Amino acid sequence: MNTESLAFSTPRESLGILLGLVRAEIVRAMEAELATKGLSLSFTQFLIIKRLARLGPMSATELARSVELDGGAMTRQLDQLERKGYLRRCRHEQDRRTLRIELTDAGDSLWRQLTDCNERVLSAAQRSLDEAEQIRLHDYLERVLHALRDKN
Amino acid sequence: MNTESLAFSTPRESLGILLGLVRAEIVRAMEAELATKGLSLSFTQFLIIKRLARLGPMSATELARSVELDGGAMTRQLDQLERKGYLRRCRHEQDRRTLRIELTDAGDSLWRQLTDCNERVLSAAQRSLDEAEQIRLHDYLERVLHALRDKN
DNA sequence: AATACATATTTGCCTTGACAAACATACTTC
DNA sequence: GAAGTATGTTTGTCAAGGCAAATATGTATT
Repeated sequence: MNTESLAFSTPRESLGILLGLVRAEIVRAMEAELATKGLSLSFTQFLIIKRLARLGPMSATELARSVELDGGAMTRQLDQLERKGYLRRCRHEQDRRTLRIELTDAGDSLWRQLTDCNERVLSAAQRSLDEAEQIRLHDYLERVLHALRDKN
Repeated sequence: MNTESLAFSTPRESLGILLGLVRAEIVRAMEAELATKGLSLSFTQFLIIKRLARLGPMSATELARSVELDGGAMTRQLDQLERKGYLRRCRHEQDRRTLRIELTDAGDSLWRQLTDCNERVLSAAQRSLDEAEQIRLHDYLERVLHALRDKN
């Protein structure tokens, strides 16, 4: 087996691009779904709401890390979402540096609207994979992520 | 099987986030690699050089599409890369609207330096997957991409 | 307790990329 | 071939995000 055919059988070279393309397509699809419901939320804002709905109140830093967003950018997103009335900044009891970001009632009911969009996009994305493949895809991505983070 | 355990066994809900995390990690790793070689190239610029090196001269629009970049953004990236001497804008013979972007000699030798970085990052990323799994990951991602694009 | 250091959030500054308008060049139709 | 339409590139404008400095608060050391 020569180098060419090896390169062909393991097209490792485009993983970075491919991930970008898939992600961009998901973002596009999600924002389109949101738009059809008359909601003007960015994908980032959708992720923030989702995180809070799924995992409950947490600090701005935890939130930022979990959606891979810079701390400064998070402050500004929180400004917007608070202004729209979807969440609240509370002070942490013990550590007064830290915020406790929590959804308001409006935020909760927003999330109930968003679950639909979420479901539809993810179904569309994964409809070409059977259940076992979906799980494997997720597993592979997790493993790649850990491999990159724990660079021994 | 209740809803909870189903949700747990098919964690479809975080595919968007997960893709973002993996991609961000690859970008970080690549820019770190570039930095260790004293090269100040963004990931986007790396992709542009790579595309040209792999596929040969093409128009700005083709290039933009292949790295999922807006046309306007591409113009400015080309400005920078041309200023650094890595590529040339030539006019297309038949269609004088169209550019033919080609690497200069400096661009070619830059790419020879970059292949190392590319290899190291992709190896790091995929070292936790065996050969068959790497191929499957690629295949799954392609299928997800097509499922999203051809929304019948 | 005073000093030094670490962490959480905010703000300012800058770069990048999306979108739209402008412009140049092709193509099509009458 | 003139008018209208489509395509490729450039430019202006704006919002989003990264980075660094500023500020506030907590923790550790002496």
